[in-house]
Amino acid sequence: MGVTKTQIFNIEQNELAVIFKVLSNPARIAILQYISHQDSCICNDIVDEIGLAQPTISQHLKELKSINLIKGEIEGKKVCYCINLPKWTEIQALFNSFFNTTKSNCC
Amino acid sequence: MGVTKTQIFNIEQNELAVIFKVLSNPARIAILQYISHQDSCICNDIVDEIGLAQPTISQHLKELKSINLIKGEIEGKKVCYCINLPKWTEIQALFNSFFNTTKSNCC
DNA sequence: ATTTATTATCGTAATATTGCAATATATAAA
DNA sequence: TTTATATATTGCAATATTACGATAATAAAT
Repeated sequence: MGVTKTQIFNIEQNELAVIFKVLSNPARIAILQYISHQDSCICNDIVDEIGLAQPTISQHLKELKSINLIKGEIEGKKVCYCINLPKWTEIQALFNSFFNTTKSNCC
Repeated sequence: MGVTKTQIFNIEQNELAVIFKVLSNPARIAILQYISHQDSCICNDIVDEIGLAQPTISQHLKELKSINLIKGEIEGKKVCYCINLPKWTEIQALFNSFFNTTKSNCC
């Protein structure tokens, strides 16, 4: 197979899994860290910084965008990628809610 | 390819990615939630509850164990799986640290 | 209009993941 | 010791992911 049986899980479980999946690659972690620590956040800089080919970075950026973790503003021929702070905060809260409600009983 | 270039990223980035990857499947989310909300946490119950085949559940449990998120105590012919609370708390702190240090500048 | 620079998309190869049937292992009960 | 129960492992098919070369698309500069 290779396909996840999403239909047997609830919305919260699937949503959490999707977000975790987007974050489950060190390149995407590195991109997020790089974007957040730069004044100007431009794709080509990311390529130089991370050390993966430009199409690969572009694809990772697309995945980060797919859950609105980042947003890209077009500035001439460049695109300024930034972390989408409201979504970022929302996801952090979602994670904390998951961690806080999923540790209750324990041997 | 299909293989992640872990060698070009630092330990923190790879570690975060590995943890996120373990959590990036709705079945594993569901297992963690089920384990935490039961008094007795036994693998066979999980199979009945989740709706995936026993080998599939066993494999997911193995992945959760691979990062010490859960621990399994053998009780007769059953195994009592429980959330490993210290690790659970550690990961929550790691995530919060990541989220708090990665949102600084933003358009 | 042509060139240059930046980013996106397509196609593809290599590898990883998901899920399950079949089977193995281990322990308790009969 | 045989049988029943619970869990783990193996092997495999289907699909997903990662990475990149080639190429397209877009916009500024010449």
